Amino acid sequence: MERDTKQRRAIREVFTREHRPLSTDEVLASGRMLVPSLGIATVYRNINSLSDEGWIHSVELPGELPRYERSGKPHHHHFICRGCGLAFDIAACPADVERLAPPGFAVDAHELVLYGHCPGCRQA
Amino acid sequence: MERDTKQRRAIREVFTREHRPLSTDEVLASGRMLVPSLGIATVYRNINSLSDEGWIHSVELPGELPRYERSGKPHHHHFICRGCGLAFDIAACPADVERLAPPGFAVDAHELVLYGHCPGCRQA
DNA sequence: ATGTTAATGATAATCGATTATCAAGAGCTA
DNA sequence: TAGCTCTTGATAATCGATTATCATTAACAT
Repeated sequence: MERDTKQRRAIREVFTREHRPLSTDEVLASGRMLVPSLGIATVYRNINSLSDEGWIHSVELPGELPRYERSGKPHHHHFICRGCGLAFDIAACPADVERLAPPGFAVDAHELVLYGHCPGCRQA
Repeated sequence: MERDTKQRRAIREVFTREHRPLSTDEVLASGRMLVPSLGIATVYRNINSLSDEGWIHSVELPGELPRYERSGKPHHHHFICRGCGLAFDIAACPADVERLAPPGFAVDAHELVLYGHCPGCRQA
């Protein structure tokens, strides 16, 4: 991946616009708004190379396929809407999470996932 | 699934003994301690029927294959050991998790996953 | 104890996600 | 702008997990 193609620019643009983890399908759909001919293989190829470069990284949520988001964001968590299935960023973080583990367990990281309905799906 | 076979009894025994979410491979390995001839197809079949009956249910953890645990436990979370890969139950739960979502988001459930090293893997 | 038939175990088939292939198209350098 | 070659897009191949198949085994009702 050395050349600056319009497909690659479109995919970067999609990740820059949306501040939440995106599935490969979401990247394909949004990318096609910018480059209609975009193919799924190109999405996978560029997601892989952008991950290798560290420009994006994968976000794993329970029971879901990997999503991807821009690297470098401050620590945050995610909300999954049961209506539309989208994942949203949550800036807040519960305090003292490490203390929840029983004695003898060494905690070095944590993930919190909230489930419910996003503003758009609540009224619908 | 109507008959009380020794394979099915062994699988139930495994879930009764281990108070943590078990992968299909863990059920197979532990089940073979009780019934050496146990096959992976039987593990899948019985996990499916025990799930249908509600006796166990699946536990999804980020980026992992489904695990299964006894139904009816009180609300709890999980710890994944980076050393041995096992999942452990965590009884505690952070307070006021619902308030972490921004205004407009309705939270109806949450999952917390802690990562680190279990007592056995810390000293090893 | 015997017969019926559901359950098992080995493994082939399937399924969905991701990767590889390759001809055609398009950056980039001179 | 000519040409080299990397990238793309369509799709075939792959891969790991799970399910289906089917001959054999073993519950369990009589």
